Amino acid sequence: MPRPELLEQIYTIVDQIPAGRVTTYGRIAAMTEGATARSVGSAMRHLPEGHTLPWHRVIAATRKLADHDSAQRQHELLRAEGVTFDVSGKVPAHLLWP
DNA sequence: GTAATGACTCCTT
DNA sequence: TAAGGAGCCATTA
Repeated sequence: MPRPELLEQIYTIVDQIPAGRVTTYGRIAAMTEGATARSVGSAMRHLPEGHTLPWHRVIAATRKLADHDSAQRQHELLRAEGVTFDVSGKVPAHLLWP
């Protein structure tokens, strides 16, 4: 579990991802001070109950979904928002949030 | 203080 | 383009 300051920064950034767009763990980590991609992943795993964060818009740098328990649900949520996936299961580059 | 772990990333084949 | 392996960094035991 990342430090509280990092969690706060990570949550703030994730909350700013527009619907229908996605970003990567590394991008988020780069926007914080001290966090790494793995730290961001850890933060997503420990999301507080009742949160309203669009955690499903966070994917791996390969533009595929990271391998975790909720990946299937994440895929459904993204498709519901209009995010498309190519034949190899990757999100189109133009959907990446800067 | 040391070692292990993880919703990752980058650099080679 | 894809697959494999080393590297990273914060957290935990």
